[in-house]
Amino acid sequence: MDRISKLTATAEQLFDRHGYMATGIDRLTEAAGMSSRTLYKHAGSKAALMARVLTERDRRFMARLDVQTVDALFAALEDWVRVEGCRGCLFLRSRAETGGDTPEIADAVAAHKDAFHRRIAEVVAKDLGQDDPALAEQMLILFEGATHAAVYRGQQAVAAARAVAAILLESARG
Amino acid sequence: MDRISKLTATAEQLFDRHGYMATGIDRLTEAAGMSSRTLYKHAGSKAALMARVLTERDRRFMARLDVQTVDALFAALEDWVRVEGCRGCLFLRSRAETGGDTPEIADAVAAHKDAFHRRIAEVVAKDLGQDDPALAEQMLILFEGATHAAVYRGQQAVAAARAVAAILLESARG
DNA sequence: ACCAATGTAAAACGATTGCTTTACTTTACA
DNA sequence: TGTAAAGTAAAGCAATCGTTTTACATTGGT
Repeated sequence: MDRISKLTATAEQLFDRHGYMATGIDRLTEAAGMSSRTLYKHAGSKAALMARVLTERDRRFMARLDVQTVDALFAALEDWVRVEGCRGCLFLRSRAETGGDTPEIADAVAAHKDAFHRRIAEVVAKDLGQDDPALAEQMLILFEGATHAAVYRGQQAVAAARAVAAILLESARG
Repeated sequence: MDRISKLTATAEQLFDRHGYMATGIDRLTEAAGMSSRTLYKHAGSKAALMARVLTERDRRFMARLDVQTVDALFAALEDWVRVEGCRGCLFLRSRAETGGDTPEIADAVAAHKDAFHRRIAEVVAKDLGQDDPALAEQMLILFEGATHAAVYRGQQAVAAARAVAAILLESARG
């Protein structure tokens, strides 16, 4: 694992667990086992590092959502929550923490949410046999809802959202 | 309006718009039109101020959810989003920003989410004519989903969640 | 008229911020 | 073997953090 990957992975952990603003450079360098000089040479800035973290997370997250059915979408979220824990959506959180005023971060978030929305619409279309933007919107809401409710309601929130998704899909079919 | 109310209202605006960590004391005192001495005399600390903000917000938010039907629940959210904007749930955000390590904040968030969950269960029970914890969980997910999807999908997210809620309730009745 | 409460502005607290620099060591390859 | 790239530790940058203090002004009630 090269240094920049190590740094990105470490930063993702710390930003996710303690918050972007609350995580100082010192904590980052210590955890990643490198000097601040090396960190800045590779990352450019703290904001750019966060953007890199988000881009990498988007890649990993979207790879999990590479599925064929709506049910698999929520199954993937169950896996994600089990593996990565549930502290809310890091994308929305990092944008909120910076008030949307850090372009590198705001752009990475916008790109992710756009891709996320498109993916859900694709899966819904594939599963249903036709486009259904309204149903996709509902699935997106269930997904976001499960993600954030899971923070304080636990895993069962994802299972509940999954059940609703099945009802909606069945209803759209019939 | 007395000083502490003015301070609390100002702090809520700034924390919500720019984030808790990103909002410094100087910005707070300037916006509230008071010295830092007065701020600390009334608020105690920055974290205590945030806890006060959350408690006050809980009061205002829960007052809006004092309704009799599930549909009115989502209508109330539509109003809230229209009036207060949509930057996600300030409770979850502030806990995430502090990594859950600031007891005053974490406690205020836990208290709110507990009351929120209970309120939804109450309204569901009233509207349906009987308790239905599973349905309440689903409604909670829709509510959270609408709140967070609205950040990047806009008002329509709330309307979509409202439609799903109606379907679920009808389905539970039949 | 007085006193206690409550406010102010402004300086300073030590700690920490993101970031840069200096000086030195290790590594890899021709 | 020699050299260039890439790493390190550690000190230091000005700025800002949340917080406290100092010294003084303005109130309202007895």
